[in-house]
Amino acid sequence: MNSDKKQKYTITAALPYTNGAVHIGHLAGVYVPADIYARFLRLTNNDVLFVCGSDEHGVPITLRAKKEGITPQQVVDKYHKVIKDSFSDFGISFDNYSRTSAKIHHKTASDFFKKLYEDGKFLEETSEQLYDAVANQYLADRFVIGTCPKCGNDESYGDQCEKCGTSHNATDLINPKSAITGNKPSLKETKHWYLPLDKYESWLREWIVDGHKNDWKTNVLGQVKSWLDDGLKPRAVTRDLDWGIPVPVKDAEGKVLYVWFDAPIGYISATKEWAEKTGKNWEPYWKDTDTKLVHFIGKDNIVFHCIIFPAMLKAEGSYILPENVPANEFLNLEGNKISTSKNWAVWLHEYLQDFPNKQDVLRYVLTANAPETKDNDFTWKDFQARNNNELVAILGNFINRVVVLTNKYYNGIVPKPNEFLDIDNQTLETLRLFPKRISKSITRYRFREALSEMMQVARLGNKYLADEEPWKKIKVDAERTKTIMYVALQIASSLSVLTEPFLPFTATKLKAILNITENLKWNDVTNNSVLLATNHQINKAELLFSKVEDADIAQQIAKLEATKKQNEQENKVVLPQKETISFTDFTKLDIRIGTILEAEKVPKTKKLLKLLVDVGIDKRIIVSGIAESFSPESVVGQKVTVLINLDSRKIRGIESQGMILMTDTKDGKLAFVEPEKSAVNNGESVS
RNA sequence: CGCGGGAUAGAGCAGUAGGUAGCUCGUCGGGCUCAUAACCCGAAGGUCACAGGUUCGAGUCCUGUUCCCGCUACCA
Repeated sequence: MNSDKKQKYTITAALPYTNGAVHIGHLAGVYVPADIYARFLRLTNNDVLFVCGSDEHGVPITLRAKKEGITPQQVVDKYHKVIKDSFSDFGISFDNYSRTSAKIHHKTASDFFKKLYEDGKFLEETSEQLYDAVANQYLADRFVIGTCPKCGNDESYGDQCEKCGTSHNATDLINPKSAITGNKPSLKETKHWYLPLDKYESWLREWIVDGHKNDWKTNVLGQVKSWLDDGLKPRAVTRDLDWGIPVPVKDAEGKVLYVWFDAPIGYISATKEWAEKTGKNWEPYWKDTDTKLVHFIGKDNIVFHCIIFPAMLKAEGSYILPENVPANEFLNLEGNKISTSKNWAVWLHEYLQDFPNKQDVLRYVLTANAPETKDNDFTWKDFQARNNNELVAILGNFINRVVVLTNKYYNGIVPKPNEFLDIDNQTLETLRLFPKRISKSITRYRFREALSEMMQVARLGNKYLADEEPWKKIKVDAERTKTIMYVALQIASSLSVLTEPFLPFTATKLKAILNITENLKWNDVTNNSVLLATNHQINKAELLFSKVEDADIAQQIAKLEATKKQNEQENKVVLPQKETISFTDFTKLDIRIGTILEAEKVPKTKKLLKLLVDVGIDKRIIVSGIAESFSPESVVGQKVTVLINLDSRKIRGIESQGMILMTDTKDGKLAFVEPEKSAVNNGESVS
């Protein structure tokens, strides 16, 4: 590496999708680690560009707009602001936060497509797709509802039936209906462009599976390998939709770039926008082979950032490829999956209302418990414990002790030390080792470990004070006390640097307390023997962190409970009556009362139980998708209502002869439909 | 048998090239009293999911099984 030239880093964080606000899962998985990384690299004198932006195209936005009765642009404007404000409130130090509806992005993505098009990198293919003449648009898979050809469920989606789990094409559905207008769609020819991912397969394998075997995370490598082993297929890069970036070639009216194609290009657009604002050149950040490109994402995005986007960049030809893609797993909340639609989340803007000025506390907790190697759980109890026992007790308390003592003994003026004893030298030496240790963890993307190392510095300070007891020494040896306090002050000032990547607000506050105005760098902790010079005046003590009380936690938990209740309410929505049938239709159904005699789980499935049911006329095998609500033991002896003259069907290789009638309860579990009196005999019919 | 990740003290996690099982919190005991009843020291607590195998030796490598999470299906 050239010593006179700074190392360039281009750091990206996944573009948040603009159909909702951001929550702790986003922060923990992507934005806090990315920010720690970016801040650290700046402190160590690198040329860092950290970009992100709102992802504002795609079908779900148009859906949301329709639902709220506003335009897609209004939807994205609303959430773009909310998201951008949240990031800035939490100190996520983007050099630029852009958006994919920006002009510069439309142009960048458009040009990118055109270049690939002109270089012949795409396949063109015409196919028949379902078209809603009333809505005047082609229907994406999820917009088609119809009868599943396999199980007869009449509410199957175009891509898959949720009842029987089989996947199919929208064109396979019997009686397809448009989810938008309810109309019967017709087949219409449409042309699309495809990126032939299969052509990049061996190159990707060589680059990632062989080339990055040792420096990429196992979860990322595993996922990539799995995709490659499956075999890649050409993937459409355009869609029939009116919201997005128009396909910039002839005869492509009504077509836009598929959202996953335009979104990652957003990183490049954000860079260009930043360069325009600052008068810099964007190209070195994407085209210099010395520049290190790092994508921070969640695990759901691995395929896009490790396979599709690199293939796009490779096809284009002039761009560099990511040096690493440190994807995180997911964060759960109080034992349940975070869900935007179920409102099961801690929203960043709401957090700040409830805990004003406690951004760093959340950053700390999310880093300490980050889902780096597997899914983790966020609990409010853990949040409280980490705040009170670690931030307040270890870090905040150490600073407070030093500052209070310095003010008490020396009116806030850093004393002149006398000769250092062994313990002083050892302590200072240990202190000087920390920057290297922490940086080693950060450069390996182990932020949790790095944070814990940082806290060791505060522990070192607390131990030093406990061992040297300046409050005792002051009474017998004033000169020795000066040395002790001097050393303690050096530790405190080191922390104002070492906390910065993780706890930027705290670092600022600490610098203010210590009255540090110069711009200290990471390595100053190691190289400068004096961070706070003798005679330097510090300010009065001020608490860095305050306790989180039980009542605060109880309130948050109550909030989540309320959400749960509300979800139950919403789930009570009663479906409208289905179309009228004749009495003869009804009499065709042979419904009987039965008793479950035996039950076992069908291996390798999540939902299925294999049941032996006595239905009076015989004992038969029925496979039922109830395993998520009932254990096999708990259903034996259960009275059930069974439709017995249903076509028998093979499920997972087991012949199922009938269907057990079930209903949903408000908490999402299933319940048996059973006779009120248990004295009803098996085989009794229902009429 | 679709694919990937995971299973280690009460909880949350390390354990990176096989060699006496670690960290943080919690619990118990002690010290200190400058500090937000905070800090420091010490102790208890684990047959490393289960069953086999390779090896002088396996949490670590191999085989099989079970259970959790995710992806396949536009929530990081």
